[in-house]
Amino acid sequence: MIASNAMANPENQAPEGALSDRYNPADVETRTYQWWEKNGYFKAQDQSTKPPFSIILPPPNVTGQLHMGHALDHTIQDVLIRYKRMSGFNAMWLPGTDHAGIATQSVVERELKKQNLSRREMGREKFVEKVWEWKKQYGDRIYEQMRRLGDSCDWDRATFTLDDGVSKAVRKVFVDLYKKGLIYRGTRLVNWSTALESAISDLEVEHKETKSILYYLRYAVEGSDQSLEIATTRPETLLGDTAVAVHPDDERYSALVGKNVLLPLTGRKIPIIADTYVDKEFGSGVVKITPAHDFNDYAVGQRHKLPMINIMEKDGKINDHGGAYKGLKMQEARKRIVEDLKNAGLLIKEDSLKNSVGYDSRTGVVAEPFLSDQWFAKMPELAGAAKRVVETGTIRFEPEQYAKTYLHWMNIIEDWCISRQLWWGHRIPAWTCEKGHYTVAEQDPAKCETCGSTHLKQDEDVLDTWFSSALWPFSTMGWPNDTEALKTFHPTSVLVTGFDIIFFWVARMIIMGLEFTKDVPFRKVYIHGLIRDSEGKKMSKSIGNALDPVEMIDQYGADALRFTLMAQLSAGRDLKFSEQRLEGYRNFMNKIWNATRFALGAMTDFKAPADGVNAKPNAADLSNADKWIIFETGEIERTVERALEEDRFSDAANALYHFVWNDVCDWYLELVKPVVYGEPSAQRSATQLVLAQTLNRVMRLLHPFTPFITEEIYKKLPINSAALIIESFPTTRNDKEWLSLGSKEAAFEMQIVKETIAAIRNIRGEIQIKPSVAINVRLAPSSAQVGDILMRNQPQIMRLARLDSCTVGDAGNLAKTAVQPVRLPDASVDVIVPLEGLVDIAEEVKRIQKTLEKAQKDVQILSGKLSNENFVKNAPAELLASDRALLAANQERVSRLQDSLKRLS
RNA sequence: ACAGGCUUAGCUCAGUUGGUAGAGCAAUACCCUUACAAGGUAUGGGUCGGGGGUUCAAGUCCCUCAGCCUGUACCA
Repeated sequence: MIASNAMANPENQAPEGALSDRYNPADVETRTYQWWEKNGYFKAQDQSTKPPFSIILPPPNVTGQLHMGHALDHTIQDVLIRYKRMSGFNAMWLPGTDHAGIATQSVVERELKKQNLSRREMGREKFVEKVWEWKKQYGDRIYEQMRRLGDSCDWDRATFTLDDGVSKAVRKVFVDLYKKGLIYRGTRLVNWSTALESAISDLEVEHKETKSILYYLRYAVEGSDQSLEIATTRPETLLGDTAVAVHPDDERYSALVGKNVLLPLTGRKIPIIADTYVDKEFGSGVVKITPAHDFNDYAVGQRHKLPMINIMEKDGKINDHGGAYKGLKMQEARKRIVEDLKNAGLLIKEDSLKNSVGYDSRTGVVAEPFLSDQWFAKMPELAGAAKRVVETGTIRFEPEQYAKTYLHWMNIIEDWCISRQLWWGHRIPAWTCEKGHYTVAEQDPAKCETCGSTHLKQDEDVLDTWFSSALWPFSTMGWPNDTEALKTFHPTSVLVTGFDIIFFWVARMIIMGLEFTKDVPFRKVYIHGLIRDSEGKKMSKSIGNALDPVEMIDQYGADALRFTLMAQLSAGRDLKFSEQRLEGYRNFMNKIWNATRFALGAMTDFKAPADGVNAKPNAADLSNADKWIIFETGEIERTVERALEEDRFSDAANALYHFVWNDVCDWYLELVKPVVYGEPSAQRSATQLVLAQTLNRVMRLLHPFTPFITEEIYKKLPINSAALIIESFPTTRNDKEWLSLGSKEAAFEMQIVKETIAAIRNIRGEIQIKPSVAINVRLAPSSAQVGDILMRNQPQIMRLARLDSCTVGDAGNLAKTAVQPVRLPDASVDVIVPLEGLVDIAEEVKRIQKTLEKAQKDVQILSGKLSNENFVKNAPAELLASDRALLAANQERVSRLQDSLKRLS
C-alpha cells in the first residue's frame, strides 16, 4: 500500500515498502506537478456555476529568470488560487510574459555584440527576427521555473504581450485615445537616454544625490564694461543658452533687464530677462537659460518666447550648434569648455554642490533633457476616474497606506511619453504621407486619410512596454471582443504585486481599465515588499547576494521555500530572507513526513471507512485526547480561514506550523501511542479513525502553502480522494459534523494535563533528575473537579512525565519537596515532587525561594490593582473575578511556601 | 521639503476593538525514549527608542524629540 521511496542518499535508503525517514522533495515535486497538469486541475472554466476568482500574473520579462521577488509574488498568488480552488471557486490564474522592450532588446544587442554585430548594421527587420529567435529559445525558461515553484496557473491561457490578441487591443486603445484627443504627437522636452538613444518616461528616470561642481562664469554685458556672474553646474549647455535671467525684484540687476549679454566663447548675443523663477539668494542671482536642455529653463523659455537651441545629437554628442565643440560628448564638452573659460579668464570660481541628477534607471547614464518629437498620452485628463475608484474604496489597497501613495502620484501626474525609439515592441499604428499628414488606424491604411496619398510610411517608434501592460487585465481575455472569459473573470479578484510598480503598472491599469472596460481591472491590490538578504541588503546580481530560488528548491524543496516566504510575509513590508530559516521549514516538512510515517504505521490494520471524510466514530469510544485534537482542529480551521480571508498569510502559516508541530506531533501523537500500539478495541479503532481524519484535514489545510508534500502524503492516507488539489478546504462550516465531536471540556482537561506534565518535567530539568530515573509525584488540585481530571489522566501523566507513582490529594507537608504551581484561569494544581535523596537542602531552599518570589510579586500586583477603587468600579466583571481568584490562589500559595521554608530552616 | 513607514528577547519579527509581553531561530543543560538528532525535554533572556499626556489600566490612543528606511518633489 505504501510506495517505496528510494532516496538518492543510500544512507537514508528506506527498506522496501516503507517511507524513507527523510522527506526527499526531489522524488516528489516534478512527478506531482506533471500529474496535476496532465489531469487539468489548473484549468478554469469560462462558463461555470461556481463563483469566479481570478488573478492575472504580473508578467515577468520573457527573457528573465525567476528570482526571489518572483518566488514571493507567485507564492502569494498560488496560495490564494489554491485556497479558492479548494473553496469551490472557479479559480483562474492567468500567466504571461512581457516582451520588456528595452530589457530584451539590450540583452539581444549584447549577444550580437559578442559576434561583432550591431543592430543598426543588421537593420530593423533582421534584428527583430533575431529577438524573436531569442524569445523562442529562452521564453519558456521562466515558465519551467514557475512550475518548479508549484504555480498552478491555467497554462492554456498563457499570453505574451506581443501576441496577436494583445496587439489588436493595443492598436485599438491607441487609435481610440488618439481620436479622443488623449494621445497626441508633440515636440517637447523629454528625458532622453543617450545610451538607448530613446526617450524614456519620467518614471524611468532615477534621481540620485550627486556631488557636482557649481561653476561661476562671467558673461559680458553688451556695450558696457559690466559683466554678470552666472552660476551653473552644466557649463557645456551655455552653447544652447538663449537668455540669462534675474529676479524682477532684484535691485542689483534691474537696470540691466532688457539689455543683452555676449555668450562667452561664442560671442552670441542673448537678452537679459526677468523671471520670478530665479532665486535671488542662490549663487549670484543670475541664471543662464537653456530651454532645450533643462525642464525649468524650458518653462521660462515658453513664458518669454525664447528660441530653443538644441545642441545635442541623439547619442549625446554636441551637434552643429556647438561650433568648435561639435562631436564631443556632453561630459567631454564640459571639460573643454571649463578649460577654455579658464584660459579666457571667464571662470570666476568653482564650488562643490550636492544636487540630485537624473539617470536612466535602465542603463545608468545621465538622463538628458532633450527636445524631440514624441507621442504623449494626456494622463491628467484620464486620471480623475482612476482616483475616484480608490478614494471610494471600489479598489482597495492592502495595506491601505499605499492608497495614499497612489493618490499622491495621481494628483501630480503629467503627460506620459509613450513612444520609444526602439525596435522591439508594439510599433505605433501611425503613418505619414509625404506631405506629413498623420493617419492613425487599427488596420494598416492603404492611403492617407487627409490627402489620399498612397505613399505611407509607418512611424518608426514603438510604444513604451508599460502601454501594453496597462491593458493586461482585459487584453489577455480577448478584449475588445465580449468574450466569455471577460464576462466571467473581469474584473479580476486581486492584483498581487510589489510597491515598486504601483505607478508604472497598477495606476495605468486602473486608468486604462476604466477608460475601456468601464470597470475596474481588479477589486483589490495586495502590495508586498522586497526580498532582502539576511543582512537587509537588496538582493542584486551585481552585489552577488542574490539567492536563486531554483537552487533553493533543489536544495530544500519548493514547499519549504514557499512556507518560509509565507511565514515571514507581512503586507507591504520587506522581508529578510535567511537560509537558516529556510532550513527550519525544511525540517518542518520532514516533521510532517515523519508524523505521517508514524500514523500510517499505527494504522496498518485500519480499514478505510466507506464514507471517507464523513466517517465518524462512536462518540462514547473517543478518548479525551481525541476530543481535544478535534476541538483544536476546529480552532485551526477557524484561524486559517479568517487569516486567509484577511490576507494575513503569515498568521495562517504560523498557526498551521504550531498546530501540526505542537498540537498534533508533540501531544496528540504521543498521547495516542499506547492506544494504537495496544490491543484492538473499540477505543483503538476510534482513535485510528481520528488519526486518519485529522491527517486528512492537516493535508487539506496545508495544501495551499505546501502543495507538493501534502499531495504526496494525501495519496497514501487511508482517508483521501483522487486529488488533494481539488479537495474542499476545511472550514468550521463544511466540517461541522466532524468538529461536533470535539469539546471545549476536553480542551480544558487537556490543558490541565499538559501543564501538569510540563510542570513535572520542569522540576525534573531544574533539579537535574535524569530522564531515566522515574520519580514520585503528588498532585494537589484546587478543586474536586480538577482532581477528577487528574485521576482520569493519571496513566498519561505517568507515562509522559516518566513517573513511578502519582497521587492526587492535599498539598500536605511541603518540606523536602519541589513545588511547581500550575496556574490556569479556572483551575490550579500544585505539583509536588518529594526530594528525599534526590537533591540537597540548599538547592531546595533556593528553588522554593524562587517560586515564592514569583508568587509574592503576583500578590503584590494583583492586590494593588484590586485595592484601587477606580479599577474595581470600571473594570469588566470577568476581569475582576479572574483577578480575584488569581489573587486568592497566590496568597494561599505564598503562605504554603513560607511554611515550607520555615520547616527547612 | 513633503508623504509614508520602522524602532518590542542576541537575530528576524508577531502583537486585530487598550486588561500583569509572544513565536521562530540562536544560546545553555540533559537525553540516540521503537515517526522524526532535519529529533525530544527543559532553561535563561525584554524598564516594548527617549520624554510627556489621556485612562482605573498604554507595546497598543494623542503630542513631542531622536535614529533609521522608502517614496515623491526641487536644486543655477
